[in-house]
Amino acid sequence: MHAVIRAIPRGSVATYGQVAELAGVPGGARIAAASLKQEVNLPWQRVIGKASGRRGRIKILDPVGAAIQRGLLEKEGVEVGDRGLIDLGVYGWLPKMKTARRNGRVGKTTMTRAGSDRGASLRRPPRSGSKRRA
DNA sequence: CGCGTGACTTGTA
DNA sequence: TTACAAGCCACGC
Repeated sequence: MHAVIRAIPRGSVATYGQVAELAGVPGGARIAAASLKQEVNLPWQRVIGKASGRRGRIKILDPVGAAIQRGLLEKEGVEVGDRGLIDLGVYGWLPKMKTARRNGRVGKTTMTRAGSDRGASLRRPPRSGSKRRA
């Protein structure tokens, strides 16, 4: 796990799920996060959450930690949005996949749902009109 | 149609 | 049991 994280090249970022899978723990995104929290000396800054398609989103709840991470990433040359959005299609770490064209979309053929969290299976009751709010 | 945020679900510590 | 450095999905813009 740590080896995988440390393998992330400077200027690139990876999602917790991706790191976890590469470490041999599918769906172990939370495990990866926990490991990063426990072990220091790791470039946890390069490990981010995930949003839509090729966009990464900092899921860090701690505003201070998130700010630090953002600063470090920017220093490495990674563009971080104000909301913590990072373009994985450009800065996303591409381990062994050779066919993946960073210049566009990530070759999901090799990755195939790195996250695979069942997060969304039986949710979303008929919310009348608005998406949230009751 | 594409990107972004919001909200729900799951797992570990 | 609760909290969290996550993830997916659906809706909004």
